Amino acid sequence: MLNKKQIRFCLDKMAEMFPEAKGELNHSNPFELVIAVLLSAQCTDKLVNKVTEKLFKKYKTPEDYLAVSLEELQDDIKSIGLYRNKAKNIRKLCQVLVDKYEGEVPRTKEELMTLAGVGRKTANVVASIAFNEPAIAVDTHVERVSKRLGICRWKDSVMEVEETLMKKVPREEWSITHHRMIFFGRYHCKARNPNCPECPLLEICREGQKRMKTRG
DNA sequence: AACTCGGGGCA
DNA sequence: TGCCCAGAGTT
Repeated sequence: MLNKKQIRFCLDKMAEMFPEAKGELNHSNPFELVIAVLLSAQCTDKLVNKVTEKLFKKYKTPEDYLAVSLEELQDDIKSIGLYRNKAKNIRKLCQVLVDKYEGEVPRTKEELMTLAGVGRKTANVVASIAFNEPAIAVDTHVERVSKRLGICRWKDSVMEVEETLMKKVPREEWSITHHRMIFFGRYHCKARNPNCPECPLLEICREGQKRMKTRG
């Protein structure tokens, strides 16, 4: 397993490779972040950005989403996959925000996970990035990168990956860790065809060295 | 743990 | 054309 210093090295290199990965702070408020991350499930970030750009001009508050019909909301996000379920979840979620939280987004991941369409990953993103709560979001990219590099074990569950990262990454870096590893995983350490030969982390990457060796 | 939802992007 | 994608919910 990599130690704290090696993990710090990895995160610094990722930041150099993708300087645009400064956290999802382009969303001006927690509410928009919840909607954006909910919509992003099984979609690429570019497509989501294209939709939210228009969406957030029309809808500012939970009440705004509840003021239109389900069909109208579905139509507004129609270019995104799974749009029917996502539109329904947004309405349910907004109704709960209005009824239980006075129109505000709750801070803790436990409360966030009770919202429709918000699972463990989305809850952790919102909690850590919007509220700086103690959490690190682990999605498929973060999980794969963590396992390849040797930050955690191959057989670890998502929760175990989370725990390991929180144990070995300095607290002040938790909110940014997710986004750094996302970019690195999405554009460099890809699921299918990772670019090991040009990887600045090759010297300490368990999986990378294995792949370079078997390639010949 | 396996399955389903789903339109757009990309090879 | 076919395959994959910043997951969540159900069984």
